Amino acid sequence: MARAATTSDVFNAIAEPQRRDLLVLLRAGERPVTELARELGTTQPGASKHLRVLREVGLVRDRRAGRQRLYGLDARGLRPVHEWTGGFEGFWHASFDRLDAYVRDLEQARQEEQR
Amino acid sequence: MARAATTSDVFNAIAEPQRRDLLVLLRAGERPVTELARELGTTQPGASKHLRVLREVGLVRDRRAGRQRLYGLDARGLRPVHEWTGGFEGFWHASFDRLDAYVRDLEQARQEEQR
DNA sequence: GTGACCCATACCCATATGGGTATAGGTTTC
DNA sequence: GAAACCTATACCCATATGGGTATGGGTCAC
Repeated sequence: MARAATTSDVFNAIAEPQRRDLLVLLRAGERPVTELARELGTTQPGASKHLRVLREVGLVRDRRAGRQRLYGLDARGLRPVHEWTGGFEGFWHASFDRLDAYVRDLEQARQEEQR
Repeated sequence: MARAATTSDVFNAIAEPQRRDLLVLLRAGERPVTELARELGTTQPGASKHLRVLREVGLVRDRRAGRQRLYGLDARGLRPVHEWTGGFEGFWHASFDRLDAYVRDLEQARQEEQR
């Protein structure tokens, strides 16, 4: 068991820098694989494999166009990630020292609850 | 080469479900390792290793307290993730069909630019 | 000091991963 | 139909990963 949740997990899909780069590139519109590979500075099979992961989690869609295949962005899957991290927003808005005090207060309250 | 950017990468740190769970648990305040392991339903060494990853990317801090070690949240590192995904917000707000048209327009404009 | 307790690390294992090369399928062009 | 082109997949390899058990260091209670 090398990694519990492997495929079909958006968090895992965007953990890989090249895949993030692909998503950014696709913000500008649909692109064929070869072009993406060139912009990424990698090989065509390399790009294809990353695109496959992105496709499997639904972050990109592909469309046949003649002898090339155009990949397009479908960023809806990023929304849960945005929302999950947003759940911590209150914790980075406060200065860390204040945050630390806040956390200690919570902890103390929690412990008193248990008594 | 199993994974290009391994450690010291927040995206990778939160790719693992148990680590995300740890962060959520720590929102309620500092906790000792054993308690975290119990709540996670895993072993103590398992929790320790995940906490180490989180510590290395700066998402948690640890503090010795007697014979136990309290881990606390430092969510500031999640901000870049939130902002990165936020860069795609315009793409999930539109309906996908509209988005598709939008992307095609962009693509067309880009190609015309190149002429 | 001895025992109980908490935790990090050392190993070991099975597997997933990313990268590269070779190749086969499908499409267009001539 | 042959050649050129684009892309996906099949392999192979080195390595990172997560999980588990064993263990050692540090601390507290007595």
